[in-house]
Amino acid sequence: MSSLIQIGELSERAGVSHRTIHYYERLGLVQPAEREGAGYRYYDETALKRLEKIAALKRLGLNLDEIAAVLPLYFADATGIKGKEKVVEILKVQLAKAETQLHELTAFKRDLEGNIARMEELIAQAQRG
Amino acid sequence: MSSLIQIGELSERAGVSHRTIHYYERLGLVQPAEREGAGYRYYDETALKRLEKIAALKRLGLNLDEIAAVLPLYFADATGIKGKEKVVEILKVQLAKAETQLHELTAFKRDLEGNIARMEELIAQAQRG
DNA sequence: ATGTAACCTGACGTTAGCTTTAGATTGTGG
DNA sequence: CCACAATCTAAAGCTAACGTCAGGTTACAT
Repeated sequence: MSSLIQIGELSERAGVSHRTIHYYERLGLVQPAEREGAGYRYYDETALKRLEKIAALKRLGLNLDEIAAVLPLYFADATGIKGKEKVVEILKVQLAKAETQLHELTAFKRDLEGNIARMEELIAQAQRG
Repeated sequence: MSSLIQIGELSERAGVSHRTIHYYERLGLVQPAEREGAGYRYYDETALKRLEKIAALKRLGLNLDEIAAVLPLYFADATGIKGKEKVVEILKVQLAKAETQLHELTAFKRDLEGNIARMEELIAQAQRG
């Protein structure tokens, strides 16, 4: 059962507004599986998965253009992708960024843990004294 | 030698525009060590360090409000911070976000590496065949 | 003392990523 | 069959994080 859903359900399940979905559609990030005569959009499950992937990539700091560049890799057959050299370049840039970010994030996490420990110690001292 | 620098040198060394520094100043993120009669801003080394920290935190996806909340922890004496419980809460939220992001980022990196390998293999095949 | 480079402020412009508004159309439970 | 919820489009509005513009002041080298 390919059971298509409308934009209302999709937006609710994906946790984004229907206007956001329209916006993403214009940017080529998601497309309805079909549109009947009246213009209503009907989506399948992959639409939901795309929206979830978009959200995840956004959390990593990619903007919608960058997401548009890497998203097809998650849903398209790799052999069918045109301009593979270009895509590889983009991916390598993203990889370098990801690696930098991993280091910074690890350092940031350590800082946070250290600061939390310090603060909690100070709070405990204040309560004792 | 506390050798103060002007906004031009600071902006160049930090890699941000002087208008950005003005903007950050209005948000309370950086302050000049002193301003003489004419209004010129003179900065010390900590200003540069603050700008670098701001840039690093931005790369992790924090917005300027969030940065304003955690930045003092890097430069202020912890004992002097008011509302420690509140600060700890903020830090813990940041920590949880950082951990989530670490996982997602690690997964994303794996995906990238896999995709790069696949694409390069396809490119190599196309060149051979 | 003058040119010119660095600085100042305030106001307006810009881009991304949406949200809101407004009015029209469509689908459906009672 | 009709009220009403869901959907549609286009256009305008909004926030963050700056950049640009315009006009004016300051510092310093020649």
